[in-house]
Amino acid sequence: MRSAALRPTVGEVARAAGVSPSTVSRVLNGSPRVSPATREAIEAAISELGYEPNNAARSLVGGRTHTVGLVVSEPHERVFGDPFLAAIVRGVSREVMRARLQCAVLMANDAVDREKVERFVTQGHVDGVILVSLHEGDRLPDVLTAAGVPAVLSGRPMGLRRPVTYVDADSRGGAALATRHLIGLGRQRIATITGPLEMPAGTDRFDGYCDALRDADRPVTRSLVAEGDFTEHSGAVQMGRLLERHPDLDAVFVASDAMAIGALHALSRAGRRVSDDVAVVGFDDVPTARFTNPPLTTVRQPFDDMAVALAQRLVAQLDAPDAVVDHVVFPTELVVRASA
Amino acid sequence: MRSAALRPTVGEVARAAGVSPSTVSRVLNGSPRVSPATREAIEAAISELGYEPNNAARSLVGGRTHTVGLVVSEPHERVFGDPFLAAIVRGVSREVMRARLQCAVLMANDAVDREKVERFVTQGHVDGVILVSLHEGDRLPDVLTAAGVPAVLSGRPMGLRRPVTYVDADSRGGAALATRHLIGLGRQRIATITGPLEMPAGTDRFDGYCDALRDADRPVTRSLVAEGDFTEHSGAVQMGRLLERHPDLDAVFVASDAMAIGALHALSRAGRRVSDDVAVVGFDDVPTARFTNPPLTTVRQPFDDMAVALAQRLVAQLDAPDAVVDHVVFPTELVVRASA
DNA sequence: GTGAAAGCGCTAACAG
DNA sequence: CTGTTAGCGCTTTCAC
Repeated sequence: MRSAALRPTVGEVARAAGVSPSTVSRVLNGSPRVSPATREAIEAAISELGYEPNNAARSLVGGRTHTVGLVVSEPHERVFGDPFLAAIVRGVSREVMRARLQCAVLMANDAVDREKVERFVTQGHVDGVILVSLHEGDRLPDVLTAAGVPAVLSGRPMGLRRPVTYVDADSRGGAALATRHLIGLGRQRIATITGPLEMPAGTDRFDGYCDALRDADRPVTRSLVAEGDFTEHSGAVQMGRLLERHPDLDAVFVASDAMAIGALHALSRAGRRVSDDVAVVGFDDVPTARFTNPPLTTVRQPFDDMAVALAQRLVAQLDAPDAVVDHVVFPTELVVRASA
Repeated sequence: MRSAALRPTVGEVARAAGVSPSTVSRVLNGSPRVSPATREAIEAAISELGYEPNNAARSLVGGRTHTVGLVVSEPHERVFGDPFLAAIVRGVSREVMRARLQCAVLMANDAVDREKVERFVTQGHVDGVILVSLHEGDRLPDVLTAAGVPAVLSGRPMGLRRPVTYVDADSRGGAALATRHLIGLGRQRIATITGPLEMPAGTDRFDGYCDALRDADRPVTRSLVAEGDFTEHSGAVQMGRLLERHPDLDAVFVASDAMAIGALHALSRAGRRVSDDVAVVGFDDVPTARFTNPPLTTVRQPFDDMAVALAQRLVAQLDAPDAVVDHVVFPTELVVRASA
């Protein structure tokens, strides 16, 4: 059993290569001031001994922890976000590891955790932070920027006092795509179930819906718009309301998959045939829509790409602390399925 | 901007409290050899200055990294495992944080990553490791135990050379529950679509199915058993085969949700009415079954509890390195829905 | 019960 | 180009 205690150190590598520790360190850090010969000798010694630098020591002297925090501010009710979370965790941790950093996941479900996380990240335990599924009013972004901790957000934030770099999907464009698709199917009375209108994801998707209608010289009818809260339940409820107000509606763009599922149920409960009778398009916050029956046409977001972008932006900021704040918006696409 | 550089150190806390650094350290580490008065003074100083110990320094001297690795050996094809992953990541990272440790997520999708991860965890970057969604033939568990790195697995492993602590759900019991439920519904020809029979999750669930039939003095009919590979596609294919061989079957226990979805599609394609005609029970590796239409009765695994158990076992092993290897098996339950 | 001193493994000046 | 020196923040003997 080769325990951590007997790991080789720079000193040993140095001795094996017949040089001093500093030179080894230089090689380790890619300094150009090392002769090819020595470098080779050192590299040989390194792989010979199976040397791996000690992160703790390195951090202690360098002041950098070599770890980035992935803060998931998932309010518990949004259980639905899980697969999204999984995609992000996977992509981010991969990319972070590629940058030879480690990725610490920090869950902040309730106020207590949030407090802990806030401490943790502002007290120098991480070099930077990636924030996902942040909800409005979360003060973490501001706290971080105030403390000078590099941060990157997933999703355009609302009401921040200071600008922050973020990565988002083109919700608005996607919603327009979806609505245009319904128009293209020849639908006349296209309703929508929006998300909460005080959330960017809510307003953006509603705006996209309006864009498409406007482009087609159609009016946005207030009574064809129902505001949900992204949950399956609200989808069912709002679909029911819409059907009451407009028994004649023939299509609906639903701003989240969860709500779309609810809407499907409400429709079948009302004896309406999905697709033929009422065309439905969802918006995949989560890749679960593929499990619905009938299959659901949805707006797809490139989660994996977004995860990679998140990690890369952060790494870039770590290397250049005074880099400009910027925003990346990924295109969305419509995945058409039999049903709509 | 209060940067990491100006964080208070033990020295400063000591000065503020009028003692020596060593005493501060003793308080920090809960040593009993400190007078109540000094302790109080020091604690006051600590919260006064907002002191937080520097992890790197602490690790350097203590030889412990205070971080546990959460290795996700997710082979890419099993995308549907995502929500499971999310539940585990959430639960584990929470619990780990509670133990005042940090949790580094390590994705090992391909061979290259796996190599990196193996290095990382065996070279002392973590104090212990939690392994999830390990596939058979993965050598990591053996490598870890050989290197003396504490490890805990999720799911009973197969073919390990050394015993390892693991946390699992009672697949077999759950499968029996499901099958018994179908028997209770008065079904006569109960088929099953199993998982790969060289995987524990595959055999366990098949065994549970057999248990229930045997208990009811029913034979296990070979032609009513089809082996799938846990994917939605295989579920559809195997359901089709079963229907061909046994047009008269009136129930099916499907060993995974993904396959159950496939089976539902195959059934409706064949014009069979789910529930009335053919009762279906799934097994939730993932909590997506709630999205099916009609809703699916499923065997539910307590993912959150399992995550907590995983973390706790590992932490226990860290504190007592020579703790006994043991296994925890969580009960599963049947969530009955309208359809079956 | 408390302080002084040494050192964990590494890097960053500074010499040479 | 390379070696020497000092020290990051903390814990831990060892004295007192």
